[in-house]
Formats: sequence, C-alpha cells, structure tokens
Amino acid sequence: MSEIERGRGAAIWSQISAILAGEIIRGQLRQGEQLPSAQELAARFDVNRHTVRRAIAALEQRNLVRTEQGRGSFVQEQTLDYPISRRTRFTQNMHNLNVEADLEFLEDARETAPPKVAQALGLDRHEYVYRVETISRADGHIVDYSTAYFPAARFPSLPAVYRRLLSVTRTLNELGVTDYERRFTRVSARLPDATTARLMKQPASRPILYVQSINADLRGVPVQYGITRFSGDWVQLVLMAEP
Amino acid sequence: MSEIERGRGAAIWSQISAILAGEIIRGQLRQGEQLPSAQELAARFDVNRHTVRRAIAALEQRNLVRTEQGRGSFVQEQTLDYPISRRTRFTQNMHNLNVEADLEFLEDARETAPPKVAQALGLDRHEYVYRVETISRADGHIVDYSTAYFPAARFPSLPAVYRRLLSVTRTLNELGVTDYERRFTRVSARLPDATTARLMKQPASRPILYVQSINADLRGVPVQYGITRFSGDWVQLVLMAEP
DNA sequence: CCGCCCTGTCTAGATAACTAGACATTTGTG
DNA sequence: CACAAATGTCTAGTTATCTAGACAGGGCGG
Repeated sequence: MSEIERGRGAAIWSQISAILAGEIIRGQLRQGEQLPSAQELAARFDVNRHTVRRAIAALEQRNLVRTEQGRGSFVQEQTLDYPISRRTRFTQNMHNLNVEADLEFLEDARETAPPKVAQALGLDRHEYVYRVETISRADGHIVDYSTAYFPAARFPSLPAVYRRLLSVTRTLNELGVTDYERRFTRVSARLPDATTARLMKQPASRPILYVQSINADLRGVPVQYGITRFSGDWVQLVLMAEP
Repeated sequence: MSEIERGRGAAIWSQISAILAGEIIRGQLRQGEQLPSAQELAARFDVNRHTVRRAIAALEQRNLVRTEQGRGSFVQEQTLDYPISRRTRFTQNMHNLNVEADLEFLEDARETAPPKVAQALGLDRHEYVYRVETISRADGHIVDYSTAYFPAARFPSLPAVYRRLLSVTRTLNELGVTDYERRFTRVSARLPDATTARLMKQPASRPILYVQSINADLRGVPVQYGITRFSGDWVQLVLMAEP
C-alpha cells in the first residue's frame, strides 16, 4: 500500500501529508468527502495519532482539507487546466476559463543576454535584453511566476509599455507585433529554488512545472523567451492538437 | 540565498541535497565541475559538516555527483529532452536521441473502462478496454512508467500482439491502424504514489511529470488513452511548433 | 440525555537527526 | 618529503520528531 519510509530524510508526518495530498489531487478522495479519522489513519500508516494530526494540520494549511471538531476532516479542492497551444495567451486563457486573472508586476531590468537567452532569441551574446518578472494569480491563488526576456534593440520602449498594459499580447501589439505564436515549449517537473518557493508562497518540497518557451512573430523571428513556473499541484497544462 | 527551513518536515540534509541537485539540474553547477568542499558547504548553509556529508551521500546515490577521497565531489549529470508533438512515438524518439531504448512489459488486463478512460476513448462505460502497463528505460535509466488503454472491441487480439512487438506503433499497425496522431496531452507535476515510486525506483519525494494523452487514428477516432509518468528530474518534454 | 466517536490539548519518554570535536587517510603541491 | 586541504570514521551531547497515554470537549444518533 502506501509505504512510509522511516529515516529517509522526510519526517513521517510530512510523508503522510504528501500521500493524502496525492490521493486528493488524483481524485481518490473526492471533493467534500470525509477523510478517515485520525485513529484510522494512524492504524493504516502504523504511526501514532499525533503524527497523523500533524499531517492533517499541514493539509489544512495548504487548504486541501478543512477539519471540524467532533466531526472529522473533509476534502476541499480544485484544479486548473491551463491550455497551451501555438496561440497561448495568459489573459485570454484565464478569461476563457472564467476565472478572475490578475497579473502583478515584480521588476524589470535591461541586461546583456545570458547565453541561453541569446541563443533562444537569436541574438549576439553582447546585445541587451529586457527581463520582466511577474506573478499571476487566478481567484486569489498563485498560478505562476514568470520571467520573460525581450530583445531590447527591437523594442526599446518595452518596459514602460509593459508596466502600463500588463499584458504580453497588448504590449507587443502596441510595439508593432500584430500577432505571434509559440514556437517552442519545454516542460519539466522540478522542486523550486529558494527564491521561487518564496515568491510562490509554497514550500520548497512541492514540485512546480518549469516551462521554457519561445514566442516568434509571424515571420518566425523570436520576440520573447520566457521561463514560467506553474504551481504543479493544481495547475495542469493541456496541449491540444491543432484543428 | 538558499534558505534552509528547520523543523518543516524535511530533514535538513535532505533539503541541502535537494538544493544542490537543483543547482546541478539547472546548470549552475556544470558537468564535471567540483562542488565546494564539505567544510565550505557547511558554512554556506550554516550546518555541521556531517550534515552536508549526508546530503552529498544522497546525491551520490542519485548518481548526480561522484566523490573521491582527498580530492572532492564532482558533478555527474545528463538530461534527456523528450519531444512531444502530434506524431510522438517513444521508440522513434529514443532512436533519434541516439540512446539505447528498452521497453519492459509489466502486465495487461481486460477490464470495464474506468469513467475517465471511457470518456477519453469515446466508449460506453460498460465496454471493455485493454490496460497495458510498461516501463521504458534508456541507457539503463528509467525514463517512464506508462499505463495505456485500448478499446477491446476494436482490437480484440491486442494483448498478444503487443506482448510480441512491444511497440504501440507496430502493434496498431498490425491491427490495421496505419497511422495515428496525438490529439490531446495534459501535463502536470506531481509526487509519485507509492506504487509509482517503487516501480520507478525513486523516492516518493522526487517529482514526476504526469502526462495524460489521447492518440487517434486519421479519422479522429481515439485508439489509445495513456498515462505516462516521466522521471521529472532528468526528462524534459519538448513541444515543437509544427512546420 | 446518554454513549460513542470524533477532534483538541497536555505530559512524559523513546528514537532519530543534528552538532561538536578529535583524528585517520588520501591527494596534490612546493 | 612535508604540508595543506580534502574526505572518511569515530564518540558524545543536544535538539527535534515520534510514541504512549490520559483526559477535555464538540457532534450525532438511539
């Protein structure tokens, strides 16, 4: 069954918490359903009731369960399907999904292109790029933490425009890019580094989806290279075949 | 910098190990490069040298570093880019990547379609599907653990053919599906359940890429629904724009 | 309203994880 | 070869985590 490994670097309340969270997320425990009692869970995992209580407390803090004295603990969950295609746009996505989207600007900078970025954008390594960092939320939850790079030579006024419009699509539009499409996407599952964990307000032990992408204009010239870190827990990327 | 959280459920050697693994995977520490000495790392994280040594031992076991007495520890790493497109085929992928691919058959079964599977394949919920479980390796490392569902009515002899050919493409070919393409892909980052962790020989604390997909024949009729769990650590999914 | 089952809170003790320090062993260098 | 700097291996003490048990208090059905 659900095996607990003692002495493997993770506190066992933390392992139990992860197992229960997994069962909730993959739907083995349904929304609103009552968890087994602390006593029963203690028996199932062969640990003390106090240890189970610690695990459940952690689930409460992640908002995965709610617990009522004298009654029990109950599942409280939802996920978000995030479509990715050639024509992926965050704002549009969120609007389609009928959730309240909110983009928070963190910072921007002009810097010489890091090697990977230069390569992605087809720039010389001494050229400047604008780096823009943002966090997006939906219904109050953090959806992603994103770092975007734009060629500075082509879009000299980008930072000001971006700060005003807070939208990649509209910013590029105003700067003469009438349309763009996603040319490249790479997805991996990682644990967040310290900065990312802090910004996304999640523990370093919860995985994120780490997505690198390149958007290009309709002539195929790259206009943006981005690194987007999604909350792996409740965001799922959906890749549709083109019609 | 790299923040260690004490008393948050993860042993601190385990946190340090995760941080260093992250720096290796995202290339801040390059292949072959020497790690800082245990003494220096102990200073950086403000912990005892023994704790750092435990962290490094864990990295050795994951084959991320190699350590030599009197010299130091050195990065030992590689990743695998796994392309996903409308025409994704595992065997072909691996062959293109120039790695030795190996598919191990685990089990198959005929069962009534679980609700999600029935929906994905466009079947009635009382119809039968074949479920096939496999593990694939490349150069000896586990790449993914996969569960595939096929409509039993359409492919009555599938299990026997599959066991013989050990390839989705060739099996469907022999059963009259000359070509197929990927219609739908959903990707999320998760921690593995106990069974998955065991089969993939990885700890339950290391994330996996959890990919659900539907393949359809050229008339658009679904022929396969699959759940593939990739080693999130060293496999990266690459999504290319179609030419 | 009583009994049963649940969560909540406390205390005390056992076990695992981390720290501190001493010293051995290997490697590379002057 | 002597020395510095790294890993490897002990021992002992401290702190965090887990176990064990007792009891208080809310919820619910007979």
